[in-house]
Amino acid sequence: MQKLNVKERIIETASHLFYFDGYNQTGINKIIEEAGVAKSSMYQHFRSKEDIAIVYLQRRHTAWSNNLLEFVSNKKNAVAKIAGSFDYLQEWLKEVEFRGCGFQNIITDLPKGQERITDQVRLHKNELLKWIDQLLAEEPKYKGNAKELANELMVLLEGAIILSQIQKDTWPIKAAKKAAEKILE
Amino acid sequence: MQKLNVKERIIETASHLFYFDGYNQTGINKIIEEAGVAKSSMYQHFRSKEDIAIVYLQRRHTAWSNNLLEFVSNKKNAVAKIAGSFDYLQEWLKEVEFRGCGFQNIITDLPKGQERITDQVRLHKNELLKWIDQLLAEEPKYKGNAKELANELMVLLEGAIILSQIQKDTWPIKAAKKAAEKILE
Amino acid sequence: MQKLNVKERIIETASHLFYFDGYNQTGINKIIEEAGVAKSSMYQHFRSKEDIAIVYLQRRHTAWSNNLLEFVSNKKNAVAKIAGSFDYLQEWLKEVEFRGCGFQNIITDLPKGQERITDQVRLHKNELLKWIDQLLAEEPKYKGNAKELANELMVLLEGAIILSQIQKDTWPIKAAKKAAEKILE
Amino acid sequence: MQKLNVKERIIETASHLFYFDGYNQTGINKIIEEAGVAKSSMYQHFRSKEDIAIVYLQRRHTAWSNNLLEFVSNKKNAVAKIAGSFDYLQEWLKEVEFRGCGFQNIITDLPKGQERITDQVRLHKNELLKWIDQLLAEEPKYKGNAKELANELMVLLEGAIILSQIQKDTWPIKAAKKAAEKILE
DNA sequence: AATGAATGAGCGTTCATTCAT
DNA sequence: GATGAATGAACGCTCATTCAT
Repeated sequence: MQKLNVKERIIETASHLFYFDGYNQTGINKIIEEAGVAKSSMYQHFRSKEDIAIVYLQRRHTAWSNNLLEFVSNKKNAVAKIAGSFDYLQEWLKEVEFRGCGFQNIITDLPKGQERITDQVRLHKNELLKWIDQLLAEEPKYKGNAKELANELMVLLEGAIILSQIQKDTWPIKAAKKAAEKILE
Repeated sequence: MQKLNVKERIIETASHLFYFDGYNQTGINKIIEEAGVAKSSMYQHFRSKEDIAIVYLQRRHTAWSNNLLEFVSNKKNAVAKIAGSFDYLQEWLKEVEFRGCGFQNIITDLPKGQERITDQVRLHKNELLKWIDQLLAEEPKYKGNAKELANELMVLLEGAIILSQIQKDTWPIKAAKKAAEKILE
Repeated sequence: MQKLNVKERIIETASHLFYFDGYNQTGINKIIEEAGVAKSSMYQHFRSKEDIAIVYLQRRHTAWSNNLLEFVSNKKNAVAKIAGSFDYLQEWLKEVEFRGCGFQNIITDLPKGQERITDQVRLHKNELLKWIDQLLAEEPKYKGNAKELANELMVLLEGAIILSQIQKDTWPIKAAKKAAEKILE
Repeated sequence: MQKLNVKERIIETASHLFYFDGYNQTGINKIIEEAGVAKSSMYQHFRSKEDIAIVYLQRRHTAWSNNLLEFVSNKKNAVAKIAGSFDYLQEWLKEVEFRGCGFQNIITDLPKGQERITDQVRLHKNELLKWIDQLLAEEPKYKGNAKELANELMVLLEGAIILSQIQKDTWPIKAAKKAAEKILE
């Protein structure tokens, strides 16, 4: 963490710690220490810890979404892309040792009145939902009830993530994928 | 919190705070203050904050499971009981203003090396899964693939809880219920 | 620690802990836990932690002195007995891994106003000094300056103990013995 | 304690308290209160209480050694310097009302696993021993057995300190000085 | 003679944030 | 744009002691 500029170093360090150690478990001191930055320099760039969290979530949203799109880019149709999404979950979650979703994880134990963070989480999930919805809407077969199906698939994705995190196992992802296939006939 | 004995008061107070404010957000000081107990009295009954969490989770498991069984007790068969489970989620989560699952919530931002808590969480989820599995196994129709279906339903339940918590809305529960019905034909 | 009566169990346990772990490092809770006794039972027998310390020191004085006398009992004269005293130090301190003198150790980091403990320590040292003094006074050769020589030997004994504790080695005891021999011609 | 900067104030205050009240008897709260410093300011400068102790001992070593050298600087030879050392003990210990040696005092009742402190103590004593050794080695008369004599004198110094602390009297120092003279002929 | 329950005060340490330069 | 110094509040936990039974 030495080549990048200060702000960037803070974001990268904090992001990694927030995700892997948890938001509450990550203190300001650890961030600045690992980033090799003075505390005041940090507060020059960010008003508060919450502010860093916002940037963390924004970047995570972009990166995660791009990775997903990339992962399913070679699939031909909506059904294949959605099936691929579960494969994506599996690859990702195994790699991070089932650390789960950074967005889910951050809302569950949050100091009161940090609405901006929860807003960011909702935004991320809504974008994902919209993507699925549009995917289905483009297929004649699902056009009539794309929204309904998207909601159901969304529940399966979220359930797969949190349950695999609890169980430290891929079976919930596999089960979710199978359920998704049934739902889409 | 005055009539009960000290230990009971601590458990009740802590349980409420752990669930509604979050485990990390709830300090020992808040617990003893609200319980009207001296700090040392608390440590006479519990070796650590983690120990209180264990009791909290054990009790929550019992209470939650009993409530579920009670809620679906008048349903005649497995399908009806499972459908009823989603209705139970809805009633419960609306009442707690979509605070989500105490077990899910506690694992996502936990100080390191608190395996006893994660064990307790897994125990709770495994019990629920077992219940669904047995329910289906008793029905001739699902006997052959009860385990597979139970896994899928479990994902739907978990997804419904976390997503309704994020969205502060019942739609994920409704979607999950509909998906469950499709899966069970 | 089960066969003895309560009071005895407390004394034995506390004595061992006070000596090997240190007086301040030994909490009441550890004593009662290891002794297998209720806290109130302990306070039935002893008004305070200081009171246990007094008994500990009294017993230690008796035991230690008896061991010394026993160790040098077969020596024929004052000089031999005094030389034997240094051998006794060596045997004892090696056995306790150079934990030093329980009396020296307890005075150096004591809560204020615990005069009864320091009195006990002085008593112990005065008894030892008196023994050396009398030993020498009985010998015609040293009769005239027994007190002076006793004081010097006493300093050597104390120095041997504390320095071997610091160095975790027997050399200070050996040096003290040699110095003692020189002093006694 | 107002003119100096924060770190210095902490060290000075802590040093005084550690020496005169004892290491265990001196809490962090007392240090910051007397130094007029916020608790967090203290932890900005020192990682732990143990760290303050290290600095305390390092400084004490330097000051104490310099005082000794200064005190005997006008003595012409080794014998005179060593005799002067006992006079130094007497002056010093009377002034501090026989509070004894800060290094001896801190090791006797130490929380477990604070090796850095005991290392510091041994360092101090080894330096003193080396000084005596070298002093004697320079004199033709003692050259052959400087090490042996130094060890014996060291025991006398340590014994003089601890025994005068117990007895609250100068007699052990005087006895030690006399014994030292005998040893050096 | 013995106990379980309860206590106030204090422990050493870390929190996220602000200040003057 | 960046820093070192400082802060009040809170953290989880342990201390020796006292109470009612």
